[in-house]
Amino acid sequence: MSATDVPIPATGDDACAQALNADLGWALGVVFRSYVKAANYVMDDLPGGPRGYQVLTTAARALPATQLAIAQQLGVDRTVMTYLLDDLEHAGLIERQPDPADRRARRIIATDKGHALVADLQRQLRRVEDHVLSALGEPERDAFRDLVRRLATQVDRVDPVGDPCQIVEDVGLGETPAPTPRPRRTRSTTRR
Amino acid sequence: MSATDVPIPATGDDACAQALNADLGWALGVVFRSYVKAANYVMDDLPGGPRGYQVLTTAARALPATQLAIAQQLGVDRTVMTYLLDDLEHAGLIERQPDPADRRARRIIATDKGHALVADLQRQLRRVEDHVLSALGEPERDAFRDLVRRLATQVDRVDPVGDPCQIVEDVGLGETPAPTPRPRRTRSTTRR
DNA sequence: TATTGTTATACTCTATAACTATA
DNA sequence: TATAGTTATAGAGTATAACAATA
Repeated sequence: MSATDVPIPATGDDACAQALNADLGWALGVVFRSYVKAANYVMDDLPGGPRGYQVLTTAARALPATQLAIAQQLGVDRTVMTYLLDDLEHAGLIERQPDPADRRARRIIATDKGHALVADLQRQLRRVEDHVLSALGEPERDAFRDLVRRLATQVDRVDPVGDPCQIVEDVGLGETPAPTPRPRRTRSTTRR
Repeated sequence: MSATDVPIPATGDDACAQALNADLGWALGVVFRSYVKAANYVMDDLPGGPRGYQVLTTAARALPATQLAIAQQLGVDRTVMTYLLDDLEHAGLIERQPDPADRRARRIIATDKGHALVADLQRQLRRVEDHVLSALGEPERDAFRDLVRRLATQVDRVDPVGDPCQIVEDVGLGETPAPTPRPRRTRSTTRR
């Protein structure tokens, strides 16, 4: 799924809208987008934005990984990884070094400048977190962090790739008679 | 956001990656995307996907609203609203009726079929919620719902439009010396 | 023949700017 | 002149396929 299809939140000032949208999806979306928006701003001058950040942090690890390894780990396409690394390399944040064991592959490593930037961005992100959670008191904040983390690790465990079919089918969709017949996977192409 | 800028999660099976990414942003992203993915699947045969659902639910309200009112409330562009409504109308879920008070405007109302579909989708979404929260016990689940909702309403209150500058500046970014000079708002256009 | 990385092409979604018909 | 809705055009981002070098 391209992130393009993330639903836009009803952040309207209409009280009625809030009441109607006061479900988990709406609340999760508002909080998440708030975080993403601030994170985007923090990473505004980093090539590739948030995704560039993830690549950079991966490159800043102890063991240098190949492009493909990073791509697969982050779930980005090989071809996109090329563009991302081009920009990061141009900015002097990472370097492509030949893999001594495989002359096809390149090992990605962060430069000193890259390491310094990662450290700085991580500090700023920690502040963004605090700001997003500012509505909660200290103990509740910790409780929330704990709950989200538990949910995330569970999701990541049972559904690492993210197969949507599984989720819905598990949930017992069959019990609800669908009013519309379901020719699955046939998104219409809205003209043009 | 276009959701284009939603960062891709590190859902890799590498334990090291999880440790490194075990921050709030990562966890929020995994949980949110899990929900979105399932929601997308549920709304696969609904024209416009999740956004079409939001339009449809708005149209299913008691008071019929104009296209522009719905667009502003949902934060979607006027022009996109046209396409969305075209598809929804084609599917027989909504109708465009002339506004008696203003011959330029159209009042959007849901058909019987539209109302039935909304009810069905809401049922399915409630199941998706339960599935996403299945890692938690009953009391913790309620606690999580409560915490997210409180965070969301607070964010929606202090930052309804979602100005990213505010969030970061509030947070006291100035204390951290930026290693890179900051020509703000100058996202590079990565060639092509 | 399969795989790593690169490049080129097409497609989707969105944003912007016109255009019409009303006000 | 301004507004509700529509249409057309251009741009950003992504996915797909083809390609070169190496295994």
